[in-house]
Amino acid sequence: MNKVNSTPTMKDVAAEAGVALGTVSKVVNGLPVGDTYKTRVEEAIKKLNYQVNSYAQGLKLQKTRTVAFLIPNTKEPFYGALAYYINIALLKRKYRMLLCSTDSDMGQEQEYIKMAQNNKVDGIIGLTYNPDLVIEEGTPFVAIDRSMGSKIPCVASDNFAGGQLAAEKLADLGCRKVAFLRTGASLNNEPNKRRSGFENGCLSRNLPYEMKILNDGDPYQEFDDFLISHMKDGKLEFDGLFCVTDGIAYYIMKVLRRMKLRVPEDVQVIGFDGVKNVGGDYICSTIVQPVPEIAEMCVELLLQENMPVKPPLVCLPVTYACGGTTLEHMKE
Amino acid sequence: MNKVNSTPTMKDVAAEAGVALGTVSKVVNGLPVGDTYKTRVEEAIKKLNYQVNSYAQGLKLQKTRTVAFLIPNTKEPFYGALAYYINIALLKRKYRMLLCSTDSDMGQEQEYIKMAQNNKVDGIIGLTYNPDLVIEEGTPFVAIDRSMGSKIPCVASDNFAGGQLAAEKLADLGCRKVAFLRTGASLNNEPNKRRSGFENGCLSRNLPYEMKILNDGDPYQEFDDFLISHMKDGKLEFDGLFCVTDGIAYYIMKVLRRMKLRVPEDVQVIGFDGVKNVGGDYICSTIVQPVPEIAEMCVELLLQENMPVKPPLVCLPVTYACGGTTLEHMKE
DNA sequence: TTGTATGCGTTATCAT
DNA sequence: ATGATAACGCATACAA
Repeated sequence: MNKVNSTPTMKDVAAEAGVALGTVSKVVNGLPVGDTYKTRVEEAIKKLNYQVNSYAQGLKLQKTRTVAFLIPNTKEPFYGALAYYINIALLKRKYRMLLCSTDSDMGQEQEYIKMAQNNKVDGIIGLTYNPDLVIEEGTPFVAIDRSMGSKIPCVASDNFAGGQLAAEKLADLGCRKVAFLRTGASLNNEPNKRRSGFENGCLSRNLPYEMKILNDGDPYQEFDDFLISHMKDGKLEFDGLFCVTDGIAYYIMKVLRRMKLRVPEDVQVIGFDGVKNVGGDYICSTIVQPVPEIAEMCVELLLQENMPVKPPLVCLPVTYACGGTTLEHMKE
Repeated sequence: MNKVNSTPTMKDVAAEAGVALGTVSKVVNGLPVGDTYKTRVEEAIKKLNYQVNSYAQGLKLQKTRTVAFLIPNTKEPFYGALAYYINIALLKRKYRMLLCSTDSDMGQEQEYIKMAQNNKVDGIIGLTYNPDLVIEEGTPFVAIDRSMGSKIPCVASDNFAGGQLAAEKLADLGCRKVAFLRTGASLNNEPNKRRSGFENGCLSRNLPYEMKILNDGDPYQEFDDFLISHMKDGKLEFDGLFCVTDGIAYYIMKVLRRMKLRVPEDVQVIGFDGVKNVGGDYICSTIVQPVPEIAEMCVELLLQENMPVKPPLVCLPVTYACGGTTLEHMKE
């Protein structure tokens, strides 16, 4: 009796082709098999529309060709883009991707990691801002944008270079005094590198600068106060602002508008991320993170088997893009 | 000899607790077990940090607690939001989600569907604009925004009501003559409902209207020509525009700006989708699709086992949101 | 109530 | 080169 209405198994294929089970397995996996047998098996496969059951295969091989991707969400465009490019990079290597939206909730994150721990997935790529996650050795893990201990490779944009680039651009564009605006003082160290790079750039160009760094939980409104306190005779002391993210830049631009200051005529603004609005325009002039390259690098690092020692930190080059909040036409 | 450096199995737990394999299984699955045995097993589980192997379980049960989500990408905010909310809805039910970015490529889409066909996932939720996909009966499938035959439930926004709402809003806001702008005449039938609803609303309010419907592949620029041809004495004939998506609305607003027409003073614009920009603002006044509700409904429909007959089409209510491209302050 | 044994669909190790 | 068979980790029908 044929099992009716069920997906065919190797056994069915073997019966159909009149060969042994093992032979079918060999054909499927490309192992040497006699030509006549091979074609017979292939025909049976086509006829029954057979496809390997990846769960049985995973059980046997202790390999699932699946990786989990931990991300706070996919609503924000930077995260969404990352998810997309990692998905594509995995697909290219015939790996599936389990999407794990964590809402940055540590419980969720730890849960997902536990899942992977027990050979349910072959590895994890994670963007998490939680410093206390426990990742047992033996679980392939690649972190994005945040170092998670020396055992775990981290791939990130070259934040330092990005900060420096922002400073140099502002200098090139004629700024005389600038400021750096950022939130989340304690959140993680990558924005710190943006700051360091920015300072470095300002110093090398003799560009005077100030900083306003908000602590976690501080309301954005403190930026307003900061800017207002730097008004002199109806003019802002700064003619250039570097914001640690495009999101902050967007907020700042709203504040500036309320203050009747024009962007970029009165004050030029550069953000960070390279996020695009609907319509494909940049929100602001910005340091663009190389999202596709980050994705590709993560996957490569995770799946590369015979890499004796994995690099602890990989920094990928950023680029500058004009988004209409800087005065490109004046110079260069 | 204990297997070293390997994840513990039920057998290990049974040995540790000094009970039989089956007993462990029962404890894990909440079946009745003697109290002393139960605690002993639970302790062993904790001690060994045991967790069931979902691949073995899936093989045994022919259930993987995994669903595949087909979506063109997660870069566009509407898609990204959908992916996020579906992920959350599945998580709530202890289901995992396989993200399948298809780039709207039919080959990819069909590949993913084939994967599901062979009991590798328990079901599929798909947003695809491809009319020719073959989905064998027996594969639980829920479509988003596009009807795929009577056997497959489709959940969508109430596009007709949305179109009608847009017309009524424009009428309420004082418009005297309006136009409907849309692309992709042949793409699928949902935008058609937006049109029908819009017409219906205009007629019921005695609001004169015109349409400009682009064929697939036509450049957006035809919209420019359409608008320009409706200029009279430096004024646009229309004082209200309904665009089939927020993306189109965004494009149109750029065109209007070039034509020296002010939004919303000279012409009011309403889009469709409810997409938000970075910063959380709407791009334009818009008909908002209920993304979280769509996600929840898809999951519910897909996983509901004992539903005798699944509804072929579920329309979820849309809402209107002001996004600064309409003159709300004038009326109401 | 608890233990035993079988099979889910594969792969891999053997004989043949 | 090909075929039989054990094992992967689990759930369950059945025996104790």
